[in-house]
Amino acid sequence: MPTSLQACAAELLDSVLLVMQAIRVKMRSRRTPELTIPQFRALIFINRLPGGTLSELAENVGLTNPSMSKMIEGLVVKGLVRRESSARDRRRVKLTLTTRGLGLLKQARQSSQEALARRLGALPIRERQALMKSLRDLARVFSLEEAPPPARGAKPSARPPAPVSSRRSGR
Amino acid sequence: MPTSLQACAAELLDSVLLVMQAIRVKMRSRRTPELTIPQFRALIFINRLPGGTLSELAENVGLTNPSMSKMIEGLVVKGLVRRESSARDRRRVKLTLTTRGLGLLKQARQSSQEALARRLGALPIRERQALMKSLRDLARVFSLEEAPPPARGAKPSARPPAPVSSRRSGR
DNA sequence: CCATATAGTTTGATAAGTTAATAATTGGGG
DNA sequence: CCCCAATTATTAACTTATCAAACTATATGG
Repeated sequence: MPTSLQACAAELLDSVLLVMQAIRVKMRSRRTPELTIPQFRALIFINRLPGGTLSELAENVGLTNPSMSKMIEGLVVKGLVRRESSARDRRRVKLTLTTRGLGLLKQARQSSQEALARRLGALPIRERQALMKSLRDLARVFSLEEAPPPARGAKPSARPPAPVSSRRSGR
Repeated sequence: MPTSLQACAAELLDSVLLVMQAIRVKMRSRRTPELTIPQFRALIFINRLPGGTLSELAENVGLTNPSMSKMIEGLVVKGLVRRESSARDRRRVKLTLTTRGLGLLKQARQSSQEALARRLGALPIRERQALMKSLRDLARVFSLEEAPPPARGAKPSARPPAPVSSRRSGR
């Protein structure tokens, strides 16, 4: 029976698609959606790796550089993202969130989170705790980088500080 | 301490975004992606509710009817979807998957699933089983419909047969 | 039988995506 | 030191996707 792993993957796929849809519905529900899902993902990335470059972001979100350049332009105009050229290599562009961008990200997160919380409320606390534990395992397994040959020197870039990440606006 | 639920929702949000990205990466990885994510979602919906109408599908995927109409047109041309007018109400369009559409859906599922399975392999079997259990709970909670006033008559549409759903090409 | 409502498509405008070309910068030999 | 290939991001030109509004066809109720 080689399928235990497959079965688990299947279950995961179904669940993720379901939950993802709930998130989409929620984000659409605003009268004028302030953030599309790709934009949301961009803000998340920038928040997680402040000072990251446009190419990295494009790669992560799955757009070409020109598209991402355009998108960033929009976000800069809206005052959500700061774009400054790197001192070390002036071809590069360093992206960071503005205060407003961070605020909007938090708000979007909060909003999605509430929608999920409402559904999760239907789960007995016992099972919710088990779920939480499993989700942590899941996140750990899926946040492993794709074996980037670490090379020698410089910064290992293995810095997973998620300034907003999970916790509430906890102080 | 009102946050247990919130914390769980936060964890869920993070995890889902992570896993979703893995799925996107996988789907993009093909030389010529045969299916975009919205298309994938459309096929999933049609597979789950064969004979469903265009409006229902549009609602589910989060597009307007015109957009969905066009997308379906494309899928029909590609021979993945069959579109026939309902006998009872000829304004309605009934959507079903062709054999080819079903095949492609299975293949896309399989492909995504494999990518997930690879990651899940890093999880000790003990925790994988716990995860599986929790995912089932999760799917149950999130597949509850949003209390649509059922109105009188017709079919209750409460038929959740997932012809492809999880299992492998079992048998 | 007409009025009104509903389901889907067509149309025209706009936004978002792509590839190819361009500009700016870096770094490595002659 | 200087040129030249490589890189990073942006601009340009074009294609595709999406939406709102108008339109077609069908259903339903008075």
